[in-house]
Amino acid sequence: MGRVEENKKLKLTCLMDTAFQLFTTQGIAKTSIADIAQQAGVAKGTFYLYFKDKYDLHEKLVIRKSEQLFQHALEQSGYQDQPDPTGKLLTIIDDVLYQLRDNKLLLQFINKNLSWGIFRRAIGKWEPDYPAIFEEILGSIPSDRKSLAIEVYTILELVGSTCYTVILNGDPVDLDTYLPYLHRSILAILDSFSAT
Amino acid sequence: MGRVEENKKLKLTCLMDTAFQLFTTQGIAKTSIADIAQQAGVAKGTFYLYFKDKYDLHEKLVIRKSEQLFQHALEQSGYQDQPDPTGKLLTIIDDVLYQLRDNKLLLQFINKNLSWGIFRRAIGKWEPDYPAIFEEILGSIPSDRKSLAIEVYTILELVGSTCYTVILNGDPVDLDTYLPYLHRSILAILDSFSAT
Amino acid sequence: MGRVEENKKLKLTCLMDTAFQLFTTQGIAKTSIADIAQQAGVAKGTFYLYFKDKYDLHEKLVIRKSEQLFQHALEQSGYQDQPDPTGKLLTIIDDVLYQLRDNKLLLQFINKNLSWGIFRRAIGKWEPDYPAIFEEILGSIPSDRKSLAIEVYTILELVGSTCYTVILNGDPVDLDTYLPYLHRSILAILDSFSAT
Amino acid sequence: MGRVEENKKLKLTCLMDTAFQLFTTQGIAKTSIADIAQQAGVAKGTFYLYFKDKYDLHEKLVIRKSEQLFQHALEQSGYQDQPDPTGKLLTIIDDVLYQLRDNKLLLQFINKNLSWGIFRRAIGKWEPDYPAIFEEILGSIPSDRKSLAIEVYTILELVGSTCYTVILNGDPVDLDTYLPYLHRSILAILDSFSAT
DNA sequence: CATGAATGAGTATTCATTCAT
DNA sequence: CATGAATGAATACTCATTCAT
Repeated sequence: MGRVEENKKLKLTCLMDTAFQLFTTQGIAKTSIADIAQQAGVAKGTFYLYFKDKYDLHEKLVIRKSEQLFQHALEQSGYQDQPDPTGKLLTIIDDVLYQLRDNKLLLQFINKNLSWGIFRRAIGKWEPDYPAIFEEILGSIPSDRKSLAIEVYTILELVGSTCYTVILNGDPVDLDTYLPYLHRSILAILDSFSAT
Repeated sequence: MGRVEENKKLKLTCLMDTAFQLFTTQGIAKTSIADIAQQAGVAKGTFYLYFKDKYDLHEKLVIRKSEQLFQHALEQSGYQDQPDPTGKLLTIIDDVLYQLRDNKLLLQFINKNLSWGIFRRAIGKWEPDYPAIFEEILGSIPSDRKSLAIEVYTILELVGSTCYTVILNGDPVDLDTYLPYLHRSILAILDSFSAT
Repeated sequence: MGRVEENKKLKLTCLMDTAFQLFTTQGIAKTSIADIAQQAGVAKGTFYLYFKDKYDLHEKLVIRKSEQLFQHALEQSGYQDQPDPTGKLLTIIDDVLYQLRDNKLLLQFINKNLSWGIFRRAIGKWEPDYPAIFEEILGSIPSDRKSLAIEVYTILELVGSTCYTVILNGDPVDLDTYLPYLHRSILAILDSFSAT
Repeated sequence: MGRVEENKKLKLTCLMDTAFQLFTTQGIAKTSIADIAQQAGVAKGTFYLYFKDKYDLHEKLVIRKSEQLFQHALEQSGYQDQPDPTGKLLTIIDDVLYQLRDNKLLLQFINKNLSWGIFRRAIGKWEPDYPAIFEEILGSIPSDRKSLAIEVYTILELVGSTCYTVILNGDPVDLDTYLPYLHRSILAILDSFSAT
């Protein structure tokens, strides 16, 4: 990579990081492009060399942050050490939840934007053959492709939506209190699917 | 109600309906007060006789739409006819889902706005003693107050988040295909809670 | 006309006059909307209540100024006192030319914008049955409608284009020197048409 | 010419052609240097190696296009074969008009820019002693220098302004219909001048 | 009560020009 | 010679809010 190319990547990262900071603290609506540029230490015009507008940047930010979140869980959680597949799954899920608990800005940002579609794209980028991963995790459970997808979808949405309020507001209870209930619910869903 | 009073209510309704239409089609950020007023056929100044600003209107809209949604389910679903408590619950849930399937604008609007907090407020307004309702439904299941709240919360979030994409995009499968899986998951969760 | 209506007309006139002043002295490209608004003593936003943008205003200005020009000639030149039709025509033409000679800003502004189309519109507004006017002037000359239109068009364009440089730059000669040549050319064209 | 030299000329030509295309389709004001450079396939900085700015390029374009137009008429129209001087003149004029009819972009571009002054410059560059050409054409008509200039000027402006709308919009009639009327008008003007 | 003209701060966006590579 | 990333001044445009009628 040439020096120029490197510099460009640096600027892009800087702009995205700055924008993330501002979006999460004051909201996207109240963040102006001038704010982002100034805070990032570049000229206003430079912003437009990298993004079409505020919303373009926002979209790219959502994708990038989602990717990082999943990637961390799959690389750092040590889920491979778990003997049984459900243990692997719960380990991965907990890793994501702990990341979010420790980074509430990220949670707040990702929450309303993290969808099944983005997840699929993120995983797809990281590992084109994503079912392989889940089959590895849920391997012992015989399941056709379609119901596997539904199963993963159901669990992901359950985890995502319940934990948002729990982590952010401690409502109706805090995360550590909630986790056992969540685990039990997930196991119950897994059982119900495998019973088919 | 005097004629003047009636007229005011009419204008208010008109403003809210117009705003709902605009918020859902172009988003709240890109909807201006001028848009709403013009489309509703009133002067810009009139808007301020009814609402403090765009966000005030938005909040009132969320509450009203949520109330209507739940009220319909509790009054029209005929859940009382179901013999067992889980049947009652599933009947109510399905009624809400069918309302949303038939009114995708409403779904889109409610999705990003309808949270656990608002739900509680909505129910609280309609029926100050909301646990009574759920106890009526889930009555046979012995459960303390705290775990009942967690249970209701878990199921609500599961239903809400999974069905959003399913109804709106038919992704990963369409609603009718998904419902059996959802029912099974809910039953599994109920079982897991009652087994405690 | 209500007081408000009157006030609006006043603001519109003021904005147009200011814009004319600025367009002619610094050119349309170098005139900003902020300039116009400030100079006219209104807020920037007010500009947009009356015009879509700079070019909308410009177009309206061209039409208005053209109308005024022709209207003056038809009302003030006293062409009716001329016994013969060609005398009437030349009187009208000279009136326009003298207006332009005495108001070079207007000439410069109108020049590149004054087209057959605008003239027709201007006349049409002032007097829907414009051929009547020219028939009155050129009345003795038997001519079908089509060749009358061509005749008027030819003369108008000849006068317009030749006199622009003559009045503005005195090039190749000044207006008073040029007028006799112009008159002779016009008469020659008239003759050539009537000889058909 | 060395290869480098050739390459430069190629780039220059490409820039001018691209600019011509853009100026005529979207107007000079709405054409940015970035547009021109990108469309021409060179870097923005390269533009400044050839032109001072947009207006410098524009001016050079007007001159070049005018030169080409007149040069073609004087070299290709075969006006020398006409026996009488007015025939020569009309042949040249018609050649120009046919060029413009077949290249409406060129007409549009030249119209607002091609003035008496530029014509003089264009001819002057091509043939420093331009009166000689017209004297050759109009030779038999005894005329002093001043009235010759006025005569040429009058005819040029007549032709230019009338034919613009005629060719471009077919208004009030199309070119082929208009030409006989134009010829007659020109002959009438020539007669009126020679009768002095 | 209702209106809608007026405001002007706030924001987005463009683009000619420079200069290090 | 050629490049194109970076600049930031200049400019257009929006819109919530007020207030005289």
